[in-house]
Amino acid sequence: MTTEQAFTHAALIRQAIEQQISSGLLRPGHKLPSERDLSELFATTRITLKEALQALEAEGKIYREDRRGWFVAPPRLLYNPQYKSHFHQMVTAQQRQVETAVLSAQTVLATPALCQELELPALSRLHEIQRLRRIDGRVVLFVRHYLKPEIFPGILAMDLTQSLTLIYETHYGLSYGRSRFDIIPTAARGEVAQALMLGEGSPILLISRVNFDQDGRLIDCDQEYWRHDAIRISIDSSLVTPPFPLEK
Amino acid sequence: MTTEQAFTHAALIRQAIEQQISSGLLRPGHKLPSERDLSELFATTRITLKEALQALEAEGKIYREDRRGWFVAPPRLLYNPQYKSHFHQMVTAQQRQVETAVLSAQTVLATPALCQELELPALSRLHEIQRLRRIDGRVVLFVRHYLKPEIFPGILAMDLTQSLTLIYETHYGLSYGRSRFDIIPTAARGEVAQALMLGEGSPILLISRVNFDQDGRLIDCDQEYWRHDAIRISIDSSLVTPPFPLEK
DNA sequence: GAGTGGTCTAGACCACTGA
DNA sequence: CAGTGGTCTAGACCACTCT
Repeated sequence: MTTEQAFTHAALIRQAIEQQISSGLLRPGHKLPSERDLSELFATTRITLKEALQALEAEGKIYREDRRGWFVAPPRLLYNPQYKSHFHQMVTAQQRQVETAVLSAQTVLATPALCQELELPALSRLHEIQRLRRIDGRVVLFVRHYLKPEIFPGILAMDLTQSLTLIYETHYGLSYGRSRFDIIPTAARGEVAQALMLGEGSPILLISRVNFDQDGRLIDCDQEYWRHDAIRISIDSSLVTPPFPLEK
Repeated sequence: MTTEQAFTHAALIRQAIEQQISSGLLRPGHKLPSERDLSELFATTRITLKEALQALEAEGKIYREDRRGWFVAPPRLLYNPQYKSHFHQMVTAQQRQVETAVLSAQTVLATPALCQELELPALSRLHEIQRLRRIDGRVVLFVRHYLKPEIFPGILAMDLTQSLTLIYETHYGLSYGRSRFDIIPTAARGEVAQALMLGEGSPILLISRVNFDQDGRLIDCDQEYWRHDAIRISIDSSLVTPPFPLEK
């Protein structure tokens, strides 16, 4: 009753693979055999096998790269969004390797949703910076930054593979003070799915932030699309009385 | 290039259903036709149809209850884990209906993981309270609380359908001060899957908290298993300098 | 008891990856 | 170019829900 019963074929396959992983026979990053080989090994069809793999994927034990196959998942990165740290340092503090690639950097027309989020008038312009982060060589994060152009003149011409936090400090004398962030489990689509090497509709974690500087001025926002299996968010917080009425 | 191209059969089906929902023809809570009917409607097989439905599910647009069918998803609940509020009030403040059911309340032997989390010696005992929350009639949250028995004598005999926060205050003079919480996208298994009416391996969001009282004493912890499509976590926080070294 | 979703079989073709 | 994953077909049986 406490331990789980699993009689379906797919569940048995899942457990078998799970044990191979937890026993250490399959190590993080290891590629699993092809779906055809595995389905033959477990005497089943690819569809049934796929179901087992998808359950392990949802749990974060294995992951898939679009059209490349299945791999054993590395441990999750610990991520505290309250730290005003440079991403690079957060990762290296966990003995992991990090790379950043700039996908695009341009000035765009703010969408209605962005205007609202950033408290802008209609038809405003924003700097958009799209970047991709790898940890230990694996793509885990696609980020879209939107900066207020009047606060960050000329930033698009700089080397944007380095930490934005660092550029803010050294070139503009700004540092983050406060943030509001939303965390939403959703699915990857289009550009996001492609960048993260995910199939359309794969579950991901979206962290949407609005950031204020040390003087409480709204300066930028970003949308972080994480592979759902790549992180564990950890937050330490004193609790506050909510703004809505608390009657007994 | 900006809008998504979708040529697979499954993607076309997804879009069609998506439009029916966003147009308001299918309202939250509405049950979709049977998979057989839908697959006939779209001139495809159940497997292909299912793929379309699963993508919409991952995105949180529709949801499934095990063996009952597919439904249009209601809007996500806004959830701020920093609020020391009674769950009931947080939900009603958003004009939603809430119900709480107690699944079990007993004293159990603390698992090794729990001993570590709660800084307990080996072979400690804990009060375990398992509850299920519904919003607007829909099961969205399964919670396991673990309380230190010496701090909460006799609590298991009380009416546990009401707010624990309230019981803490009125019967024990305690209120929450600080919390540490981890947020982990993972998959439902066994008891959790059953309670949430999910299939084995469905993606869920686990929020694991450790709570301290107003004097900084560790008093309890809980594991909240949320339907991934039921919430949007919203946190407002001042940013802090991380504990690990920040060299340039 | 009818209908539904859960599970599974046994194939197939295409587009892409990687050698 | 061989092999792989992505996608799809056309069925089937069982266990469960709901009326």
